[in-house]
Amino acid sequence: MSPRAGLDTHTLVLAAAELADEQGIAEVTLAGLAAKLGVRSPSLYNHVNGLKELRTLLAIHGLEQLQTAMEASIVGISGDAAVHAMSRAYVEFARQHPGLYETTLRAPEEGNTSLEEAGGQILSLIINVLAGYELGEEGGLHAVRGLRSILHGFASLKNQGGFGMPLDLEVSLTRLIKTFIAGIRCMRSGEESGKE
Amino acid sequence: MSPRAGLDTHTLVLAAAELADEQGIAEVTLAGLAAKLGVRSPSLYNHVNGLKELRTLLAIHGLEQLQTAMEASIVGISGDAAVHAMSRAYVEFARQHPGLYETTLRAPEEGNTSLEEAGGQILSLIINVLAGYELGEEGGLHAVRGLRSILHGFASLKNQGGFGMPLDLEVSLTRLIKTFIAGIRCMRSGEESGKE
DNA sequence: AATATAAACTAATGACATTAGTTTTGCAAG
DNA sequence: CTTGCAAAACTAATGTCATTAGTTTATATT
Repeated sequence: MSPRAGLDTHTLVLAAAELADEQGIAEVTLAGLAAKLGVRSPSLYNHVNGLKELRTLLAIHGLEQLQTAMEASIVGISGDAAVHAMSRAYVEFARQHPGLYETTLRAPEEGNTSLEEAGGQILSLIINVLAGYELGEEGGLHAVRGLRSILHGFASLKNQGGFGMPLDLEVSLTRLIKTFIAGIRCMRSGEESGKE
Repeated sequence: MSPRAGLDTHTLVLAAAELADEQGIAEVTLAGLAAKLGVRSPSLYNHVNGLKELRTLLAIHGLEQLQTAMEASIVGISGDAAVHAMSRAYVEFARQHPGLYETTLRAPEEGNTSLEEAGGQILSLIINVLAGYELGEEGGLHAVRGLRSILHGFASLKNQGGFGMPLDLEVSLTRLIKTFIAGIRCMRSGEESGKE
């Protein structure tokens, strides 16, 4: 069906992901990728529409992998335990795939359906795991933003070496999630008319 | 003291910061900067040791500006109000200076004293503002990590357009900080022997 | 006014991305 | 088995950058 059957788009994306994780996101170049695949860089244009599209595909791939990891982490669990498990999975994914995770957050294209969908699925996952706290329509969405901020901020700072202090990182994350959950509970019990 | 007195390092950094904020971090190139300054790119090497050093200087400048904004936001305030004010200032700085803020988090050089110092000062600021909660040595440091994660995560996602939902962003941040503070209080009152 | 020096310049090299146009090869149809 | 086509890979070429080397020029100090 295809001559010299060597490469296809998926192979490119996988190789690019390796490059991103091992060498850093700045080393994801068509030249470097071609070298890794034993091919000249113009050949890559048969499978991908330039560097920009490669980055978008990488972002989608990363989001899908992240989603898979998050889903797997919460099978059979619910409540606080699920929030903790999902949080650990998120941060652990970012640690194992620093480059891929980083591409995930750079939105290179507006209006890319696949990309938005992949992001939306992760959003749904977080919404579900927080659904048990009965925060209401609006409150739930604010809480989702909160948890996303926590997870991304922690993972990002950790990956960039932003936490200099000699203190166990796992403990820090566990405490942060505990604090978040406790805060949700306390705020709710302290509410009167739902205002503020 | 200097011939053709046009440029100096500080001018370069300021112009690069403008470029970063207006055009995005990817457009911070020596070629672009030189064009903006009406000069040929090799001339920049008289003031800066290449693109990498420019990025480092940009990061330091950004951290200093951020620190100034955070400090200004809490003069005369303390307690919860200070945490809220500082958080707003942080996120607002990131909004006003998206490119500069982004450079801040990319640690391009290991062991750069000025860079580490600038980061350390922000850390101290956060430590101080959380000091009133009497979290103890270790607990305080975990809390600092937590707040940093929240602030960076929120600012970063907001800047990247990561929050798609049509929901007031200021409310989201205020709630998140409230939740964090409430969580800290609740966790503390629920403690027995200080374990876990 | 003369000079030393720092700043700016031109020229050149090498890494990329990207485009155009050519060659090759695997598969399918005769 | 051969022949042809389409996709994949190639070479060649262009343009943008960063960076280095070496030259020119302006100005501050003498």
